[in-house]
Amino acid sequence: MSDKLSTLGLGFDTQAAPEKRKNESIADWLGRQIVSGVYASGDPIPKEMDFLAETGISRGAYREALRRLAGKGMLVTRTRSGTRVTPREQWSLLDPDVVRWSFESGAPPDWYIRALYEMRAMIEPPAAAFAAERRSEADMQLFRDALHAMRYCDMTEDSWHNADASFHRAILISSHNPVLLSLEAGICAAVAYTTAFRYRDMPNPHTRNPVEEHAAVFERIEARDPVGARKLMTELVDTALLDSKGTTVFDLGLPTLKV
Amino acid sequence: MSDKLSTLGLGFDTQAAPEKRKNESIADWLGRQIVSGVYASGDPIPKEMDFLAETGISRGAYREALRRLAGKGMLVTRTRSGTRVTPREQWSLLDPDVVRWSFESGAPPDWYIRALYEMRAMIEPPAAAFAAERRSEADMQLFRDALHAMRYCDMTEDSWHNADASFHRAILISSHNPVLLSLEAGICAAVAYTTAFRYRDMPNPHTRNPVEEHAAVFERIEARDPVGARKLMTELVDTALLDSKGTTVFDLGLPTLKV
DNA sequence: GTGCTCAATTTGTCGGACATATTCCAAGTC
DNA sequence: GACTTGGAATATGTCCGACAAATTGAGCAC
Repeated sequence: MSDKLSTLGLGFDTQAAPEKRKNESIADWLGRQIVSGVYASGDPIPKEMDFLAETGISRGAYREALRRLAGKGMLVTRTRSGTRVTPREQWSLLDPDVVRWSFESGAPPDWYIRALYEMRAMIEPPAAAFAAERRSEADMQLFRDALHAMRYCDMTEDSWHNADASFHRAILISSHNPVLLSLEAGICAAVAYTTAFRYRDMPNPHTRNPVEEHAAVFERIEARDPVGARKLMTELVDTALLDSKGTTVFDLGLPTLKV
Repeated sequence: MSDKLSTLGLGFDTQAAPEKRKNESIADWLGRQIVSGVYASGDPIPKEMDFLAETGISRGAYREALRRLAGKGMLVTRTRSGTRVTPREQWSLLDPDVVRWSFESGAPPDWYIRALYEMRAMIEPPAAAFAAERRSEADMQLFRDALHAMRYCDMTEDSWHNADASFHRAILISSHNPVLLSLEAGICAAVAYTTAFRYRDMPNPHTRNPVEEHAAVFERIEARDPVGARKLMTELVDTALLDSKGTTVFDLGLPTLKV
């Protein structure tokens, strides 16, 4: 895959809080440090006394931040030995914070983007099918709002990404499967990255209107047609990584994903 | 779905640590309390001073435990207002701890089991296809070890579940997609529950030999045949919820899942 | 009833002290 | 010399007490 993908700006709304609490902002800062590779797998992070001396932060606040990250499987602490970063495979790679840190740090690793995209390609088509079967009227309103936002957004990155994320979140909500909904952060990150890549120099003759593609999925869900919804969502996913010239950006092994 | 599913004993190895650290064991205890429904969504959990008075635990250890759970999205704290349980949809439902707590508590909600199973059904077939394309020699040894353990296990629940989980973990590892691997806890829990249900009164004429079914998938992966691996894994997943009489335990909406 | 002030309460942070576990080194033993 | 043993050094784990900050809610003025 081109390394372009990992340097492309993202900028979708990550609802970053003002961060009033210290232990929270320390966890946030340290999380970014770790995610961005400052501390590699197995590396020790600053000793409590060192950190305390350098920053003036109290030991308690620092320790609470460490526990936050430990809960995500990012750290292991051993008495006397220190606190070390766990191998990335053991993290909660779909944890909203981990996703946010990774993408806000500017350059998430290519393997991570690709892995999220593959996961999205597995999840969204059947999720759309479930949505077609289980959707409520309230769910449909979510789709209408998202499509409205897509149609009338000012086409800046942020407003588009927010509308796009709302649509895909609506898919997950309508599937009425809370586990799928917990994948939202990872799926929306993959969606934002790939659609940013796909549509960034629209219009061109090789990609259809993104709004209409989404509307088509919506229409099948509204019609309670799971097979159709799945098919259209599969097309949306499969074609997402064609660039502006219609060539494949990276090969997802389509024979294994196409239905 | 029958509520039998949620009362069926599980007993697969959850590698629960001895838990020497207090903040860890408090987090564990509190996590189970929340997961098992003692504190419902929006409910306040014990105030720090109350908990301190009742248990004799220091405030710091309790707070570190709270941070651990807050990192999983299970709690929100507000000054003066107290600490409350977040709506379950906002948790990391695939976090290894959440999965472990839910299934060790004996009676995970039916919707959770079903949601995990649906997720598994979406992930494992394409994951097997990726495994067929990307497997290394070291990966194949994982499969051989798992199959060996399945063949010669003493058919107690634990040994079977461990061997079964090893096989499915090998699928995820061989897919060489770390994000899929991070779903391991949820997938293995679903696998253990469903296979426990499926095979618990083997042998019967309606289910094939479980070892041979797994071996068939292994054989397609070894042959680097993604289409075949996906097909066999789909069959393994689709049939997993037939009971001993061959009737469907609950309808997964197969038209939307079948390829 | 509305809006304001102020006190009570609960979490957030800080500092210091000691407990516990592990590493490391040095002395002792075979 | 290689190994074992024991103690010192050190980093994390826990506890305690105090104060800061923020929100709630009651009481008051209008």
